[in-house]
Amino acid sequence: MPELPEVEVTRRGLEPQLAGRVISGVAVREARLRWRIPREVRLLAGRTVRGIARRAKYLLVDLGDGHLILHLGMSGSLRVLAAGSAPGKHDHFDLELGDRVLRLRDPRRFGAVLWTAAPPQTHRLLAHLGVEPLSRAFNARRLHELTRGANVSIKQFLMDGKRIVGVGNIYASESLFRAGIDPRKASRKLSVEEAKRLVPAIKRTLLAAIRAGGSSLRDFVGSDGASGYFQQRHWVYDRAGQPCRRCRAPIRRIVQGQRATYYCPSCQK
DNA sequence: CTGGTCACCTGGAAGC
DNA sequence: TGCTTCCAGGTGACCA
Repeated sequence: MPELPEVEVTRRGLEPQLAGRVISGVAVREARLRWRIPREVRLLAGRTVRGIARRAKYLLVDLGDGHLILHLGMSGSLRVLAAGSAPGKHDHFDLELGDRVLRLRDPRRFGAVLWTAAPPQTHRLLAHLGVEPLSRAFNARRLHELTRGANVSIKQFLMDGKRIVGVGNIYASESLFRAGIDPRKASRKLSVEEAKRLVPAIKRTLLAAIRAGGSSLRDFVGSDGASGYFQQRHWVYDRAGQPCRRCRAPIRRIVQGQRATYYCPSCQK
């Protein structure tokens, strides 16, 4: 569920609530997530939360002598609740912080809770990640270089975390609509002009979603426990058969790399 | 190294 | 109403 904007909104919501607080305990109700929650995680009591960073869709909780690595997978969400709040069916993990608790809910269990004592960027899951789309390093020249020789469609290219991180299935379709580029276009054929449209389209799409508090899909719950993020209007995502908001042509749904892609056949060439 | 496919897991919606 | 099938925001593992 969560793409980069949801993870970033979660990070911004969590950090002021957790920074400076001391871990008083850990509860693991279901250790079998994407990977089994390692034993070190159960032994974190006494450490202080220094801050929370984000790399791609990973949240990195700085505990001084190491980092707790959190990933929300397809259906994960994090909330901060009062200590003692009764856990629900899919509430697998708690980080207890005195009078409050950071709780991970993840029905599909594709998420992860890991620990690393080494610099997190050297962790095997993070070491080979691509460029952050909201960074200055991600510009038209860089995108154009990256696409040279890439033998996949531009939609699949955008979703490949070894090239660009954080652009998931919703925002890949949305960004390509904004840039007026056909999602089936071969990456290697992306022109400099198209790269110059696509980079700001991606940045604007992600920033708009962050500003909106994350695109509100069903099971995303804000870190403060408030439900009901503003439902963003998508240009094309999940709008198969409905009229394009720009030209009224019916939005088309295709499958690329086993994932649904939505686009306007008239606006995107 | 690249690209294509599968796997992991649960729940909601649609179809019969 | 109840059963079956399909689909879903991610991404590592494996294969040719």
